[in-house]
Amino acid sequence: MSIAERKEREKEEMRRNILSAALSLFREKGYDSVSIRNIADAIEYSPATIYLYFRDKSEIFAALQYEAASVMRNHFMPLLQLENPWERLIEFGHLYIDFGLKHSDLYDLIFIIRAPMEHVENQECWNVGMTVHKFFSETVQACVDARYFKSTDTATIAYTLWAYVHGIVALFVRDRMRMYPPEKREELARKSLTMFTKMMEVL
Amino acid sequence: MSIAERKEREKEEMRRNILSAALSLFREKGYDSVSIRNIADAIEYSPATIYLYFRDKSEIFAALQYEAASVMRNHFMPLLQLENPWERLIEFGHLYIDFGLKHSDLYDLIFIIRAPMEHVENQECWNVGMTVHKFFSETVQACVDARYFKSTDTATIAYTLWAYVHGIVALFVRDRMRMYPPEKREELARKSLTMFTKMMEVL
DNA sequence: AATTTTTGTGAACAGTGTTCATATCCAAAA
DNA sequence: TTTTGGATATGAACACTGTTCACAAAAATT
Repeated sequence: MSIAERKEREKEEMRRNILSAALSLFREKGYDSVSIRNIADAIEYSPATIYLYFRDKSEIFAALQYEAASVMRNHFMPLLQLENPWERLIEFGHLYIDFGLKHSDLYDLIFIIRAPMEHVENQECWNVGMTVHKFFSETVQACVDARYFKSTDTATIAYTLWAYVHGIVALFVRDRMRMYPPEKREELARKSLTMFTKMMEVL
Repeated sequence: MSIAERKEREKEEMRRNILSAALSLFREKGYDSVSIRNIADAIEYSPATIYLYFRDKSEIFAALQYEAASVMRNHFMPLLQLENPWERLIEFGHLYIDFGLKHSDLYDLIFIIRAPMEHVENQECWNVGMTVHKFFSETVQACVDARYFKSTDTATIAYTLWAYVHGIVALFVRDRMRMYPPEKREELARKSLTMFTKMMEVL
């Protein structure tokens, strides 16, 4: 049974090969302007070969989106150490913005890019991205339960906080902070977060 | 001199013809997947003709972006009636979200799409989009001057408020609110805004 | 009426995603 | 060891893309 296993392993290697080439090309040139032929060139295979491992270009995209979501989930792992829900929520904000500024391309992949949602698999991968939001909601719920907020409208609170951090990252990722000098942008984002944290205390 | 004027007028008509065809195609099929040939077909001219009026596809994009920014500016005109800066700021938030939800495609054009910034002209059109932010900042400054905020850090306040409303609209526009039922999304956005407005009172 | 300028176009070039018949390879069966 | 069968890889093709350019038609100027 070793030959079949090796075959399986080789197949998986090839998939990874394609995906890593695709990702690095995407980082360089942007998602839209990288072609199947570019990826094929990078891995030194024929364009047609790629279609043996992925149904079409959007499936490559979906696979990368899935991986990006995994990276983001891992980024939030340290939160599990924090018992206090309020601390967890505050740290969540910091980690969220950290991730967005550091891995702009992955964030874009998950939360900004107009995803080609043709495949059923995408539904699944979208759910992975949504895990973040779910974790967010749960933390807010814990804060509500522990009376850290006056309001009990968990849904609206979670959405409001999420919209804010998303706004911060989205403006950064899509280069809409030109009115601020490049070296000040990150600082401004963090200053804003502490300001927002203070604002949260009235909730 | 009447002939030259007429020529100029016809040239302008043709530009408008191209732009309106492009915009309506963009609304239908998305910006990336509409081709010059599609636009040419729509206006019943040869693809090559379009290049007599626009240097390339991205210039058509830039022109539309410019127009979108104008529409948005007009959307905010009622604000000029409001003397009180705090009222103006609150109404700004409502109008911002109104615009984002109603004209999602235009908002996308201005604040989300990865703009092809090759041309110098884009700098100009970007400035138009930035006008909104400038107006925003000025209103915040007026509020600071009138002691509506405890804080005097105008830049950070303006950025924080802007990030929030952008976050709200961006999540909506790019379809990242799937966890909320479609008919509840607008309501949630508005509820969140009133929540955020309350939060602003601690600033 | 002849000439110049403006406006429009078909054909072409190099690129794209995708498909498919064909060729190559390699493990298992004869 | 040779033959067979199934997986893997590919060149060529199809219909598309943005863009250019030599050329034609039309309109304005001389």
